[in-house]
Amino acid sequence: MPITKRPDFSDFKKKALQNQEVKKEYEALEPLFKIKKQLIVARLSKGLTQDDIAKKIGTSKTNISRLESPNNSYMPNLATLMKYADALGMKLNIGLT
Amino acid sequence: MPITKRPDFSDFKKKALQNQEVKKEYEALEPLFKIKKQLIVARLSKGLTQDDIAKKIGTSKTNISRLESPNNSYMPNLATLMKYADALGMKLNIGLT
DNA sequence: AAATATAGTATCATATTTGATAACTTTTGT
DNA sequence: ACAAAAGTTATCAAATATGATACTATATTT
Repeated sequence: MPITKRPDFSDFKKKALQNQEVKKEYEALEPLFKIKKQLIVARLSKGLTQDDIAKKIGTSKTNISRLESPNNSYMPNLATLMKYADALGMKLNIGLT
Repeated sequence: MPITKRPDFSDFKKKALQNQEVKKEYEALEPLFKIKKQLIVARLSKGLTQDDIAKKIGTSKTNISRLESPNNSYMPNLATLMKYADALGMKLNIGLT
């Protein structure tokens, strides 16, 4: 029966800090993840593939995949987002709250 | 008394086309101009200068001026807009309509 | 099971945006 | 009238996003 180290307060604190940092980082990027999700939802609800969007915009599906992916933190510019919205027959709406 | 050329239909058509192109171009960039205006309005309503914002973000006022200006068509990325919103103590809100 | 469609990742070239700075103009305060 | 503050424009370097392509993984169809 191996002897395991008993977790102490410093371990708990360290872990809590990491979670807070991850959470803070995620929250800082919330607008990015939000619009990515909306693009995907809209595309799927219209029954379109990434390739369909790519063709309408005049780019490659791989670039659409990159744009949609939450697994990177490229910060798309407005032109890119506006083109995608246009390809959906929709409009980009940006504001401050 | 100088003789002036009488406008004919082709002149009218040409002018109308130019106006439509200008209008179309403006409309295409509407989301850009809209957020620029909102940033300016919010900044002024909080009594902040471009330099105040620049300091909070960690850039120069000239870059803020460029960002705010409707006299260019640079397409800011989300990081830039999010930083400005944060400097205002506000949040960027992006969606599709 | 094989073929096809769809989506995802990596890489490098190219284009675009932001950083940094100087010079200038306009506005505001005294 | 003058100085300071605020804003604008231009330029070039650095950073970052997009274009273009090859390849892989996953899902769907045959």
